[in-house]
Amino acid sequence: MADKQRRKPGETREKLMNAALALVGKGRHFASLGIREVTRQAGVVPTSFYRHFRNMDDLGLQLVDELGLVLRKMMREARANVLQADKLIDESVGIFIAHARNNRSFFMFMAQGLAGESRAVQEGIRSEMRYFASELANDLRRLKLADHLSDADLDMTCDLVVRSVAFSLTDILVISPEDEYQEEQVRKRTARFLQLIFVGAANWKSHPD
Amino acid sequence: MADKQRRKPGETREKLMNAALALVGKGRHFASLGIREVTRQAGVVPTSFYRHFRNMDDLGLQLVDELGLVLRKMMREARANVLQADKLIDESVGIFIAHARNNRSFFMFMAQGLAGESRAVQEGIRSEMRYFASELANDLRRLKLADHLSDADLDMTCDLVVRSVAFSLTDILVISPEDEYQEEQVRKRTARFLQLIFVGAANWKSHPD
DNA sequence: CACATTAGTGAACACTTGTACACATCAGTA
DNA sequence: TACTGATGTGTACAAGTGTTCACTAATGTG
Repeated sequence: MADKQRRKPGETREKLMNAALALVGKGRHFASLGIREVTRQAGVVPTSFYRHFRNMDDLGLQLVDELGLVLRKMMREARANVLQADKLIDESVGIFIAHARNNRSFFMFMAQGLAGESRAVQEGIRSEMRYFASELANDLRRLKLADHLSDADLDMTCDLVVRSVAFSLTDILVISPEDEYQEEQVRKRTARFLQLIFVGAANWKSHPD
Repeated sequence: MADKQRRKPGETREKLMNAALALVGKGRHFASLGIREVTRQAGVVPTSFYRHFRNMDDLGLQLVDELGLVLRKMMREARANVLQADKLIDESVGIFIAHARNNRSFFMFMAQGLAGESRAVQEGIRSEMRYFASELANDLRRLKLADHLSDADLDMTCDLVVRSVAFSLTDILVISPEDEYQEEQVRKRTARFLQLIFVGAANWKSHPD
């Protein structure tokens, strides 16, 4: 019988999650993946799937958790690299796009999941986005960049920022990963969106007409 | 044999498209639908499918075309009802949400398709959004509401507006259709997003800091 | 070391899937 | 009226599906 030693605990589990991501990265939609297909891609017998997941939705949920880690890592990097306020937007967008490029499948999964089949996955991703927006609000508060805004207005602004960046995912993910020119276009456009939003925030309620 | 008379030309075609939409409306993802499933829902024998579509992607493309009609109808209604500039945002968002409610399945299909499996459907929906944004820019130009903006900046603003509204789809479509309170919340939040964007546009390049 | 638990395997099941084929019935046209 | 093409139906089949079962090797704990 083919060697059965599980070298590390949770190795197969990881193989299955990576297999699902790989298929998503190849253009498949997560909702259309089947258990057999994923196990085949992972090089594992179909039965093994059930040792780690109850069904595909369950696997999706666990992918959302890992997605959370990726996002937090991205946030940490942004906090470490964005030192001057005037470069804040360009730097952040740059970091975001770099991560989207390096974790293409993950971000594809995220974009798919927002309107996906599983309500739980949907809610998980929305929750990640809310968390991200609230952390962004905290940062801006800490940097004293939005003192004139009420908490609610700052939250709204950050919500809109996160949504706009998230929507840019659909821009990045349709262009080929090597097409640096198009990537640069998306980068510029996303940055201008954020500038527009921040100009709005800066003048919010002060010159609302 | 069951009666075979096709009462109207293209009746089965319509039945199949409606069946796919109905399944999407029930929470299924378009990418996970199969030919047999759709024909079953339509009350039609599987073979009939091939008389009208080459495969599910083809059906999706034709749905995008119909989606275009829905969007244009919405745009017409907005143009007819939005008479005063100061009510522009609230009225438009209201009309959008009303249409999203009345064509729930269609808009679900749209939200799904943005990160869907078929590149062609994806491009079709993005194209509809671009058209929508450019029409919005024309309207604003005509109403002299954005004279201080360059064409490029106005286009960017409208692009961001359309994206923000489109993203609100994911908010509307997760709440139950009867939950009027939550719907009102989404309505308010979307309107505030747009206000923020327009404040940004109004101050764009005039007081950018 | 003995033993319970975990994580792997292969065979089998009942069912669904996409697609092909031959055939039937309608609508329109020459 | 006879023909033609479009649209509908039923049957068939090979391939793929999710899931269960009994079995086995490795791991960690007493």
